[in-house]
Amino acid sequence: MATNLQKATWEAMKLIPKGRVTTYSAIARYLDSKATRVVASAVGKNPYAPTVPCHRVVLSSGKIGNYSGGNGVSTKIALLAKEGVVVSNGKIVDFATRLWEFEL
DNA sequence: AGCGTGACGAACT
DNA sequence: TAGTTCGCCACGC
Repeated sequence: MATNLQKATWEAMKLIPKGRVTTYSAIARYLDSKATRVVASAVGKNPYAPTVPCHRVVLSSGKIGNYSGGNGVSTKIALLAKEGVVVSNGKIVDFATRLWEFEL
């Protein structure tokens, strides 16, 4: 069963345009919540795997973070690379430019 | 009902 | 600058 916060998390992620990334804290802020962990947990569960581009969610520090699927982080990096987001040493290149902020 | 844990973040030391 | 601690919401024991 999904809670409102989780559903909202998935809805928010679907708003992320291709070639852009966002952070867990950005989503939490968009949901008007401080529970970044719930967001991370929701993304990790991700029942809407192909519908929700969970690989576009990274850490606020610009790092990739984690990933549950394929070969883990490697797969996440590959998916991002296919969308034009370059990742070097587990970190987003030009993170500030690639970062997407939700419109309130 | 309480405790520990989780694809995290920000503050503190 | 790096490592540690607390906070947050949800879930399982």
